[in-house]
Parts: sequence; C-alpha cells; structure tokens
Amino acid sequence: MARRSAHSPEELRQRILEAAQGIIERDGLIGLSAREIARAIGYSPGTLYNIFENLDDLLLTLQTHMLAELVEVMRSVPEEQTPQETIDALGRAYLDFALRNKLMWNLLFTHSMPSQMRAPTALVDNVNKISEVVEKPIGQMLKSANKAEVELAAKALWAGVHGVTAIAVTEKGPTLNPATALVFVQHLVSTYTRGLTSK
Amino acid sequence: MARRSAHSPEELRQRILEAAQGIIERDGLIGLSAREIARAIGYSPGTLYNIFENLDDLLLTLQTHMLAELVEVMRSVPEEQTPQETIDALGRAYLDFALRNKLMWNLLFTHSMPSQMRAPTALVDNVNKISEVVEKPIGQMLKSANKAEVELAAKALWAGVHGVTAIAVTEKGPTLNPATALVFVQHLVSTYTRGLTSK
DNA sequence: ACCTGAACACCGTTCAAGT
DNA sequence: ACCTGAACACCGTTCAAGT
Repeated sequence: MARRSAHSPEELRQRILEAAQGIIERDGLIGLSAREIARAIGYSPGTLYNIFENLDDLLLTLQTHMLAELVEVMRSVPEEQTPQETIDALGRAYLDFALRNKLMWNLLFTHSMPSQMRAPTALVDNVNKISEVVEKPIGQMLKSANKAEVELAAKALWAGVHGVTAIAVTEKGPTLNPATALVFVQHLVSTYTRGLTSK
Repeated sequence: MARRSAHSPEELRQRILEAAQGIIERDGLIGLSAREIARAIGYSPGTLYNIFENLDDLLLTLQTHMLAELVEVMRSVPEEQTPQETIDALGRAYLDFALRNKLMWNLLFTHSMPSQMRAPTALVDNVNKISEVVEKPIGQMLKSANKAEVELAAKALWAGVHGVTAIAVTEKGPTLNPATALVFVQHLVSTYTRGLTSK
C-alpha cells in the first residue's frame, strides 16, 4: 500500500480541513473524529497524523483559518458616507458571517480543549484585528479623542455586537434570534454611538 | 452485585451532576465521559443510564441548572440608588459569575450537540429571564417608553454585556481579558445608557 | 428495585511494514 | 517518501444477570 500522491501535501491539507469543516457544520463538534475525516477524504486515519500533530492541532488550524477569513470580510467592507453608516455596515457584515457559518463561528469562541492549553498568538492577533477595523470610523467620529479612548470604544462596541450575534446564533433567546438580530445590532450601534458623541 | 443504595436517587443524581461539572471545569468538554463520571463517583457506567437518558441529556440538565443559578444571582442583586447604578451592579454580577465558572458558563452558549437538537424550553425561558431583570431599571430610566422599547433596550444592552464577558472569558482578546473586562462592561453600560436617555 | 460488568460498535494515536 | 492498517487504550450505550 501507500505512495499514491494523487494529491500534493498542500492539497491533502486543504481537503482535510474542508472535510473537518463540513462535518462540524453538519454534526457539530461531537460528530468530528479523525476516522470520520479520513473516511470523508478516502484516506486512512494514520495519514492525518503525517500532516497534523493531532486533532487539537487540526482544530486550532481550522479556527485560525476561519478567523483570518472573518478579518478579510471585515476589512473589505467599503467605507460609507458617514462613520455611523460604516460602523453599521461592519455590524451587518459580522452578523452575516456568523449566520452563514453558525457552528464554525461558534467554535471560534468556545473552550473546546483542556484549559491549560493557550490559544496560539496567530489566533489572538486576529481577534484584535477585527476591532482594529472598527477603530477607524470610531476615530473619525471622535476627533478629539486620543488613541486609547478610541481603542476602548472600538473594542467595547465590537464586543457588544459580538454578544448580540452570539445569542442570535445559538438560538437560545426567544426574542433575539437569527431573524431579528439585525434590529438589535443596529439599535445597539446607534444608541452606543449617540452616547459616545453626546458626552 | 448491586442494591447498594448508599445514596438515594436524588443524591445520586446530584453527585453525578457535580462530578460532571468538576470534570468540565478541570478538563473541558473533551475530558467529559460517562466512564469518567462513573469513576469519579465510584459507580459503574451503566448506573448513569438509570438516571439520565444519555450524555446529552445529562449535559442539558447541567446547562439548565447552571442557567437557573445565574438567574438567581441576577435576581438577588439589590436595587441601587439610581437605575444607572443598578444596571452597573447587574453587569458586574454577570461578569463575576462567568469568571467564577469559566468553562461551564462558556458551555451555556456553545453548540455542543448535533444541530438538529433544539434547546429545551426551560433553557430558553431562563435566557429570557436574565434580560427581564434588566428591564426594570431600564424602565425607570425611560419613563415615557412603552414595553416593547424597554424590552428591546434591555435585551440589546444585556447581549452587549454578554459579548464583553464572552471575549474576556475565552481569553482570546489581548486587551479585553478577565483582568480588564469590568472597565469595558462599565464603559459599554454608561455609554449605551447615555445614548438611550439623550434621544 | 437497583446496580454491575460484559459486550458491541465505536474512538485517538502510534508505528512497523509495505510500495 | 508516503501511506496503510493493525494494535492499544480508550469511548457511549445496552442489557442480561446478579443481589
């Protein structure tokens, strides 16, 4: 057996990650297993371990990819006429992304491994990049504010939008759900920014 | 073998739930297994299935208990001098609870099972009860608002506080973490309520 | 009535052996 | 060099058999 190389190492790596993502989106984290991934791509379980250290490593890689994609989505939101509208558009983009990738997005903010394991810096950095995107329009709204104030405001507001999104995605609130989430996001953004500018 | 009844059924049920909670808080969801719980309480694995349908049922029960405890915590926060201060105290209580029970709190808002499984109504109801606690001080702040407006405001603000808490608990933000979270919660609450009252 | 433990169909991970 | 598949130590869950 062996030596097929029907796929290059990078191809194989991609196919593994895609298969894992598909399984998670379909069956949740519970449905994910090395053997199931192997079955999905038509390789033996052992092959995964030539490419990833173990399942946790694979999961971390998946989270990093997902987060990088989310950062890209946020960065490519075009600037609107007013900072207000730009922030609104960013909120919509964030919510949309989460609703399109419910289980995978949920996984990003889940303690899925033993607590002593720290998130890799690549992941933490990307979480930071998301709020950095929000700092620009916030800075335009608060022209007299210093950098620290803008950063605080951007992170607080983005965390707020994140919270609305999180409740909506997990469908654990009867009123706040995927269908109504946008209204809540817009209300939070407009009310918060009014509070910011009327200080 | 069998027939020990060293513990009443309710006692046994409690011991199982406590053991499960301990394992999750120590090793995460990954470390939880029926056999591990059985080992922890000194019974055979089969015993768990006399009391719970399966592990998902056990997990759902655990989530329901946890959420009921959180509702109790929120309801017992004393009313302060001003609605503003009361909302602030509620935010602090919510954050404290999450930081004291990191992994278990995280579990409450995690898609831990196959996606077709719906959350039981007891769980969804309790999520709603949390924001109801916030409606009271919000109503005092907005005397001319109708019920729907107060509900929207309470849910949006609570979801926002939830988001700050979520980022802090998972320790995936370099700036927003357990040590700094309170500042973010207070900033979000005060800025949002200023926006509300200055409409 | 209550509990056990063997049994079944699964896991993650390793690694000697094959091409 | 790359991949397999057997092997090991685990799982969740069921259920006949014991007290």
